[in-house]
Amino acid sequence: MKEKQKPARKSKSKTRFAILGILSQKECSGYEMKKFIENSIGFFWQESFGQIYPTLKILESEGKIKTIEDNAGDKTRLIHKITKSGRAELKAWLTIQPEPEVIRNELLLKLFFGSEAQENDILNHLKSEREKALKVFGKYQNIDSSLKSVNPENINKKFWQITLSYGVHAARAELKWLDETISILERELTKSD
Amino acid sequence: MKEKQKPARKSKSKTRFAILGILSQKECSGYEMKKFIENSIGFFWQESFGQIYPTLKILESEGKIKTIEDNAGDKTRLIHKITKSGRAELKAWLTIQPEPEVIRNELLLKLFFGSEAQENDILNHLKSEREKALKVFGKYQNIDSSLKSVNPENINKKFWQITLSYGVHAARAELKWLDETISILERELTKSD
DNA sequence: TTGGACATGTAAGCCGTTACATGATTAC
DNA sequence: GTAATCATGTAACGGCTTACATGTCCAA
Repeated sequence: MKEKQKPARKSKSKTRFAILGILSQKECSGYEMKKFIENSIGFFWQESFGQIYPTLKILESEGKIKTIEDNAGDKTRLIHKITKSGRAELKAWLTIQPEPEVIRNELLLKLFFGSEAQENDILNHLKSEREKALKVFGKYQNIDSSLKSVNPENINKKFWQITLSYGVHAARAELKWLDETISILERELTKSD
Repeated sequence: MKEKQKPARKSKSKTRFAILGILSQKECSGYEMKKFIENSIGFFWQESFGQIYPTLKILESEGKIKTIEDNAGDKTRLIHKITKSGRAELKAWLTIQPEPEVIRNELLLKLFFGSEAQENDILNHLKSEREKALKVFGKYQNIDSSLKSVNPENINKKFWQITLSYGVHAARAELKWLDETISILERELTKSD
């Protein structure tokens, strides 16, 4: 009698690869990793401690990383290093085509139902989004130009620059759309006065 | 003795608002709604049947929508209509500022770790992303006509045009970045030959 | 007659956030 | 002395996808 085979859904989480990726560039503790993620790839990727720490344990048990205690400075930190096996898994994953993204944009959803809203509320949503986008844009621009002047032949910086450039392009496009949209809606508001 | 109070986490799901929003524009069945979402707001919002049907039940039990059986054409469909109470909830939600989006871009993650990869694989990822982005432009035309057929009198035209315009801006920016990035990487590959 | 679209659901289970728990150290 | 940051974890829970279940109608 044949057993009903469990379909064995393949794991969809990419946390392990994000971690392996970071550790391929520098060894660090979980806490440090979180901070690094926040101020490097934070604008397109994020991980929580609730994901990081358990995944580090799993990766260690699988031999993908090695964990050693660092007692320097009498605070204990757990430093993780990627192993050959871990690096191999990372490299294998990098060859696979990225899966389609799932996007959910609440601002656009609210805009789409704009006919049910007060036009003023919609305008406010757009304006505060514009504030946010401006801040992000400025931040990208500064990092980008400083990166361009420093160390152009560094191999890791090339890819860092490319991802940053994505952010710049995306933010610029969003700002342009926001400006156009805000001015369309404002024109209509003054017309109806 | 004071009971430890559960913090009563507020619900983060926006499915109910997406449904109320659709039903504010036209009454329809769950199945129809899914199709409508796919070819109107699908590029920035999606819902699965596993979310839609249970949420419809809940909304009905709360009096936010009314469900009636449609036996015309001897196939039974459940048609849902928004109630005053439902419309009020939708309007209230529309006044609230959208929460910050969580983005996870796997392509960018792989790019960021590009120094561990074969440059050719990275290039292939970028090129197939470019194919997809090009197709998206064509899809926007479909969305345009599908929305026109639903809304021939163009009451909501302004708002769906705005959301569509976002898509166009975003896709255009992505394509520009892709072209720039691909040509940078290709230049390097030929140089190293 | 078989596959695909129409149509409505349920249930398992993964993913990830958030809250909680603990404790040391540093800054004000 | 107290708040913030460093540092490592666990557990509950919500949200969503996916697989499953069921049945009709239609076209090739």
